[in-house]
Amino acid sequence: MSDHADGTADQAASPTTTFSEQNVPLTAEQAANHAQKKPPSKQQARTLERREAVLKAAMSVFGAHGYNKGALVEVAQQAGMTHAGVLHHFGSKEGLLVAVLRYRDGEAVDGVQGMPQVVGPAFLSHLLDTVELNTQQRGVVQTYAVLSAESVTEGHPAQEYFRGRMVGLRAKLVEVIREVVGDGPSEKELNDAASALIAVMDGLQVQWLLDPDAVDMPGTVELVMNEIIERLASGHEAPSARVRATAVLDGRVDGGEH
Amino acid sequence: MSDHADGTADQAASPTTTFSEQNVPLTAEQAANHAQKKPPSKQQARTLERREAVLKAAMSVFGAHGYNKGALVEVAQQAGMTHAGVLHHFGSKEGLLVAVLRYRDGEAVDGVQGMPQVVGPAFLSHLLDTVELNTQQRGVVQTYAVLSAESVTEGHPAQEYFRGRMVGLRAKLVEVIREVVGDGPSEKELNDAASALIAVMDGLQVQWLLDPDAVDMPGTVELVMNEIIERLASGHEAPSARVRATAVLDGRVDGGEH
DNA sequence: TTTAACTTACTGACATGTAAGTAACTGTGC
DNA sequence: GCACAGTTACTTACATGTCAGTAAGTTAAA
Repeated sequence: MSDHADGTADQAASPTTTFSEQNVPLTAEQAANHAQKKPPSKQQARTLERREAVLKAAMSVFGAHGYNKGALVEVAQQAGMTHAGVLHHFGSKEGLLVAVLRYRDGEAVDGVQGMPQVVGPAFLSHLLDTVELNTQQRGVVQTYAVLSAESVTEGHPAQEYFRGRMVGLRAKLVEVIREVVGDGPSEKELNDAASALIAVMDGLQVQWLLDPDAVDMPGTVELVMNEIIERLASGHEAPSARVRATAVLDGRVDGGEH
Repeated sequence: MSDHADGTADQAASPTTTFSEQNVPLTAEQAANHAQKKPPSKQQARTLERREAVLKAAMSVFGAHGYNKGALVEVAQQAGMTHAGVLHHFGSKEGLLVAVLRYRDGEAVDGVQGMPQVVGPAFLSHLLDTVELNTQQRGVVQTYAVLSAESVTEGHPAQEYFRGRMVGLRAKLVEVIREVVGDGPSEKELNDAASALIAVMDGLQVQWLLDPDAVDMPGTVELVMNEIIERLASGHEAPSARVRATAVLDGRVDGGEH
């Protein structure tokens, strides 16, 4: 489970998109000003800009090294301040990580609404578009891949975030797939299909990071998505690969029937 | 890419299997003795036992915390010695990690042959069996999931190991799938299928670690494997999920045709 | 004058690796 | 069979480096 878009319209998927100030954690005063449509003061604008710089630097460092080995001094250097300055803004390293994840999600913060999300069958296209975009942003892909796997370790600050994000994404996919294929499949079949789709996207990312030239993420995800949707829509089960493999082994099948 | 069996016969997949001394790194003298079929001395037997204890402890600690945050003092405590004792045996923390990975693989070490590997179409069954076994060994699954994702970070000592292991596994799967489905599919189609299969297994592991009750690893892997093999064997492409989703969105399709 | 955005300096904790020392095992010579 | 030297498996103590977080101070904006 990494950066394969939970539905935020082109937000989570596209780091090249200019981030609006909405996505940078605001102080209560800033949020109040924003809610009242007051233009931010020069200092407030500067603060938002600096925080965004820190968040981007943190993404880069956590992607390159993971959370555990990603040092605040490195984040600070990339953001152009000292590590104590980073802590002034985010309170702690853990607070910084949480802010990075929320920032990437374009998640609602106090007083500011989150980005509108893609819903319905268009979400399948959105996923494919996200995978395509991901091939142009190795940094983001790596950040999510590393952080999501790290998050399963004991006491990792991002564990609840990733668990919640994954549960939410799977639930959303179940609804989307049902809408696309109809009411034929059981709840378990839909759930397994959603899990499989997420798994393919996540699993390909690590392969792609280790061997980019040999892995076609968009093509492979699309193929698997097509197969999964077609099987559910048609109501037919694919024959057992294990049985086929055994038949080939026994010489009863010459490997592929046309 | 985690512990989904690269073909070592029930070795990599089953930590409950009693490990023979073959899998514990031997000194040159021990290897020579073993090669000459000399019974090991009392001290040599004791050393192997202690090293194995350290390796198991290291797997546990690296699984629980990752390599970067997994401390030698923790490994030592679980193994019943001091961290300096661990370093006496393995030279360095990095050396310990490498030994853990080789130990898990049952890899050949000087003077000792590796375990025989599953080849041909039986490998597909072996994969399914491995996924089933993995549901009984959360620790091993977590260790590989965390280490494989960590390995994409800069300078990680296990990066070459996982890259090599993944490339080898994909190549092997390409041959196995070709043998099962025949010569119809192109090389790219076979490669994409192999990548997809590996991705599903790897991707499901992180989901399962975060939400074990909601994810059916064996059932989902089997379904996707069946679909992938059937599509390649039949030579037919599944219709586009994107097109179908758009049709549902436009009201031209009521969601699933039966 | 107050507040916020930093910086500098420091502290405590943690971690890896090394050196010196101890105890136990092994092999050899008598 | 025993003594002794050599080797190995550790332990203890230490050195060094890294890191996150805090306190006090400075500067600029409001």
